[in-house]
Amino acid sequence: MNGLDSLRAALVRAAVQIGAPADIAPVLERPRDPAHGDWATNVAMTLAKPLGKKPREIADALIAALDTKAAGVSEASVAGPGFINFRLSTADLASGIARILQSGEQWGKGTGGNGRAAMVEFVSANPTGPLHVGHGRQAALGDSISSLLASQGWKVTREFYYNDAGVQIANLALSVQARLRERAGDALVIPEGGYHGDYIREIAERYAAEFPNDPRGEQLEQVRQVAVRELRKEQDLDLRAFGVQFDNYYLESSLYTDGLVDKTVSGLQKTGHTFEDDGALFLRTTSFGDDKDRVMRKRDGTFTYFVPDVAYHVTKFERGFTRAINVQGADHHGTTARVRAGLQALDMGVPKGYPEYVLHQMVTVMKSGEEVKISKRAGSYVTVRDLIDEVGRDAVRYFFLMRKGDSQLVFDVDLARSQSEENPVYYIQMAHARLCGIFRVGEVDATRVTGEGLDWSVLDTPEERELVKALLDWPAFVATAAENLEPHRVANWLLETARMVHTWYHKCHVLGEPEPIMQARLALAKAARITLANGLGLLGISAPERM
RNA sequence: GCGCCAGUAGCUCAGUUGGAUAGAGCAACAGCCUUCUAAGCUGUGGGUCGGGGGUUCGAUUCCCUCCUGGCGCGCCA
Repeated sequence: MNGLDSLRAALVRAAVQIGAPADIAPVLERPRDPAHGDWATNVAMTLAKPLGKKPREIADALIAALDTKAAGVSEASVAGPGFINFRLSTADLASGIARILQSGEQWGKGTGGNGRAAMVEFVSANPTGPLHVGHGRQAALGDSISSLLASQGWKVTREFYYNDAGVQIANLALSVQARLRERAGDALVIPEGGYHGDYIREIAERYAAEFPNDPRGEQLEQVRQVAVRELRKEQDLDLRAFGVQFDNYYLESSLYTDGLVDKTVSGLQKTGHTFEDDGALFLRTTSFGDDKDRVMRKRDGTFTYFVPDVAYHVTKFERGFTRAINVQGADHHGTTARVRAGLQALDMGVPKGYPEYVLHQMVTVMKSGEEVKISKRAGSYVTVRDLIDEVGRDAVRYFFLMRKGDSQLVFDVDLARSQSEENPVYYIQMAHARLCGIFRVGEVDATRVTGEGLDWSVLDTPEERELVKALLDWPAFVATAAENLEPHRVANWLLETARMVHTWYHKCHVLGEPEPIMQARLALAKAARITLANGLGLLGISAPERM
């Protein structure tokens, strides 16, 4: 039982004494304003109606009935409309640091996932070009969401779905063929819906070098294979540069070769939710919340992308993933209802909200005050690798994660590359490096700072109390971020906590202070360093020891 | 027309799931380096939380409605 639980229990006992029902669960929260104490509860206000008394009267009665010693608080007072504010002694508050030091890299981990399997699918770019900034946002989000879930005890698989079948791949092959023909002396004719970028020309060069006997790319299937292979290689390099590792790549083409597409269609026909109209096969997705019925098999006999999509998600369910989370651009949001509808129509026990979607809005890249246009087809291009080369992996990660996915993101290249106070990622890393510097300069072996036998009451400056509270809140904070699949919460938390660290660093000197103070502050410094490092780790950002 | 998302300080955005006087960074102004990193710290000013209703002890947060912007609404993926 930690301190908060005993406070809550004591509060319930007091409430029952004054006539409240025993099943209340008082909400305790950190007041925004430190002058309001270390914890606060609104329980008196929620009891006003059932008890028929004024909130402040109830609060007074509660405090009178409260066993403050058992609750672990040094002071309780009524404030505002009926809040009860609690204050802890500095020693009680700061002794929590020992838990951080004991936990180390485990600090912030939770057990809510309970070892169940979750899949996070992200990036899933068509192999028709390099990864652009939108994929970058997905890569950062997906990787961090995976880490968040893993931190809460989920067994996470990161998967990349490879759309290596379909019309766009055919266009890719034709585009490379067009460049090959240009190269062989023909006029350049890029097909309708084809790709214009320079990378197409590079692939043509490689093909020509590899197959000198086919200079015009007549062997279209062979051209396709080379193009997909080369682009996969490029995308792998992009991902490696970004530090993202997938556990599995799932090929769309395998859904056809393994017969899963046909199986899905016959399964849907069997459950009776399909119908034919005008030579095409439809799924009655409107029965499952979609706003119109969807074509499964076109009049020309081929399937729409929606069918392999459903087949793919069937495999996720059958592979035993309790949760499937898809990270995608908001332009795909139209597909969410129909994939879910397809799974429901199969009537195989898939939960209604399966899969879950994390959709993110567009990214605009600003440079020198101007928007850099992204257009794959037109060939002007901002790739993930461009960004990483220009501003570094850590900054790219942070910038993609610092905004809520629902917000459009402006990526300011000049800000991201500036190594100054304006740049949040350097600010946070600097806080970490400074804490390391204390141990380095003081020649203190950090492994020997265990938090045992210290006088915690010396950490009683306002800066120290606030920092300690923030650090102790970290596990609850990670749990919330994981629950909401929102890494930006971690990014913002780190920025705020880094600010507290910098303030504390200036206000509270460590080395050369009297022994009890120095030892307690070393423990605090180490606890802050651990927490910052763990937080940066969840975002995939390095925690440098010096800068 | 319908659906999803957004609208908070001059700019870019948070807001701990309905709490107390709505926050941060940048930009502006004024200060701080013989002591652990000035890539830093301290202070000042800045608001009709898009508008209007409603729900209640209490709303930036929940509901309704309107306005503005983005995305989607294909037998493309």
